[in-house]
Amino acid sequence: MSRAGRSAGRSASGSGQDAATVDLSAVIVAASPDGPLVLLRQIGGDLLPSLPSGPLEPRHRTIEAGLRSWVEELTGHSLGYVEQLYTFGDANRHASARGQTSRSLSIGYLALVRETRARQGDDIAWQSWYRFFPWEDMRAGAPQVMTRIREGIAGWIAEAPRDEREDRESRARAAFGAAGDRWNEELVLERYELLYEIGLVPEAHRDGAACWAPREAALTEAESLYSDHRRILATGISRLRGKIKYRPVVFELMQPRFTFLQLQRTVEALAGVELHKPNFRRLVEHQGLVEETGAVTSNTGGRPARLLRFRRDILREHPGTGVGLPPGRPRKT
Amino acid sequence: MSRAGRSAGRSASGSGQDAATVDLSAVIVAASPDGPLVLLRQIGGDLLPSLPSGPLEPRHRTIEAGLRSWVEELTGHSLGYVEQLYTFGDANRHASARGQTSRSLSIGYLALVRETRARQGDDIAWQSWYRFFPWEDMRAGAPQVMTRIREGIAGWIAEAPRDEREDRESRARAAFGAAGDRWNEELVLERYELLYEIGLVPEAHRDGAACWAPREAALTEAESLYSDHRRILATGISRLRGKIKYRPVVFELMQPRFTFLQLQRTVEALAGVELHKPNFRRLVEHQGLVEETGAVTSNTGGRPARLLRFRRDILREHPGTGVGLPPGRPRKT
DNA sequence: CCCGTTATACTCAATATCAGTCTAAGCTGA
DNA sequence: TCAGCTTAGACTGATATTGAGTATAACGGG
Repeated sequence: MSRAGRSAGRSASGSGQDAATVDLSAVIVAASPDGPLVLLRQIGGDLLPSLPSGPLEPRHRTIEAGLRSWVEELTGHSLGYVEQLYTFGDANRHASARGQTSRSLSIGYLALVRETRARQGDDIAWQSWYRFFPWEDMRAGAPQVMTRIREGIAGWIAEAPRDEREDRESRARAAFGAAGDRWNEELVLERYELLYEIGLVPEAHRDGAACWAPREAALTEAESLYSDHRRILATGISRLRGKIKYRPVVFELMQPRFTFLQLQRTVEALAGVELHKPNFRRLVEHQGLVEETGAVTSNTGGRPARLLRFRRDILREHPGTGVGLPPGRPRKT
Repeated sequence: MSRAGRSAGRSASGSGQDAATVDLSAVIVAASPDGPLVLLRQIGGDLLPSLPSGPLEPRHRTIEAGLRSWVEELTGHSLGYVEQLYTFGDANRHASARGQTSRSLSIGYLALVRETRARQGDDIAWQSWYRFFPWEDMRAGAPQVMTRIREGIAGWIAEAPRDEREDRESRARAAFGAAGDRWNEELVLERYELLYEIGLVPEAHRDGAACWAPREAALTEAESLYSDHRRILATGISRLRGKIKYRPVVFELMQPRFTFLQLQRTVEALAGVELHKPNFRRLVEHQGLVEETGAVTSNTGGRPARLLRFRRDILREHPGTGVGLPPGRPRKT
């Protein structure tokens, strides 16, 4: 009994299904003292950086196995945590694919690694993801680029047709927040898609999308990526920012032993917001996610700090706990 | 510039990528007064029910458009909320596909609809999803089947090799909870996968997986589904149960006007747990998700209830609110 | 008109969250 | 040596949220 025999019917009869080529794109994340890193390939001088990607081959038993296999081959280090993000597959994803019978699908994955030493001498490098999303880094308050974004959005709202105005206002408010609102760090994808639609990112023009802003208005403070890779990266950041709150995934990025502050800085780097130190400490302690190693480190710049380790057994005990973002530290401005 | 030219390299050279056939499977959910419903097809007498699925075709601009298109054709009503779940694609997903160069991928979707009138005279019908996951319905306390499950798990733990014992114990505890633990209704997939691994569901044997329990030990209280469709359904239930807590998706299943209790019963049906009425009410009121219509209904069996409607505008204002599960009503036993 | 049933409004304690302050303990450099 | 910097880590108090229970209101049916 064939699978096609059970499907919707009309199209399955006769010619059978059409084939698609499938490749796997990986958002590979590591954490450095300075910020969150993502692994990118830069091929040639004129091309935009791209996420590492490779084809799904028949020899791979599962999709995830395929991903692990070629990423490990490419980067030289093995992936710890791996999670499927989304399958992208618009028919017009590549202009060249239009009209062909073959469609190209791309399955996005999020992977977390502890090491940041990529295989040397390659065209591959770690980069801060805020290079591509500077507006997502609110750790030192709203960055420069945000004023340009708000101007752009204001213009887009101001020039809206009468019946679209309210809609645009509320969409902008939802994504970027109003004056007094708390910044919602999870809405990375929503914000990117709004900027795309308005035309403030160059790829909107590259893709030939109809948008409000002229090509010259695109933000120059943020770098673009190949094809739709900036969207995939946004999806990965969104997912990761959401997940650290209810699953202890941060520890996949930490060294085996770390201090409270190092843990906090990592969470802050990923979430792009600053946290209140005592509350963060209390939260982590309270959840029983870490235990003391007994050792201390004195390269803190101040009083020596206790070194902690992640309690691996917690993964099994409470599948529903994470580090959480104990609400931003109030900013004095 | 071809996409292959940017990919991992080794395999892309020469023969190019291998093609895959892609079909879309939908977990289509509706809510009835009695419980959560899922749309299933039953073809012939000897076959297991299956999720509606259809091929992805070149004419579909996006994957989601493809899904909507054939589901609407098949079922006769249009989908409201649609969300991609996961892409499944083990090479040995079908025994017949083993050794072939062509792989079959299946992209799972979750869809929510308000109507439950399927096109009549068809091989398609709504069924309570608890028919396939009776252990997930804890509304009236732990169901019968749970004792059989606990027995099975106990045996699996008891007969574990010395070094695996602790691991099995903690996995079982994580999925099904220990004595005093609160039931975590989101772990639908984890529980299913544990049962699969132990061999308590018939498909584990059908797939030829090596498992502890003999084929005869498989639970007869739960019905099986075609291929891996029970796993896809579990993924859908998990996702939906998680999502109602932080996004107002329940309202996609409600009629335009409803009472508090109807809303509560729907959430309870989905989550499979009973809720504390006053707290549920307070939570929903507090979040401003609903507004009064002014009308009342008196077919409540008691005092007439106010009819509410969902505040659609909230979708834009607060992208981060949901109905939430204001934790269970204590059970007197 | 009592009674079962559901609706809706309150109450109260326990806990969690938010935003501070305060002391401890290292290092540095006058 | 010790004042002054830095970070670590403990503690405090106000407020908000949660969990669970109680009380009253309004219908319909016998």
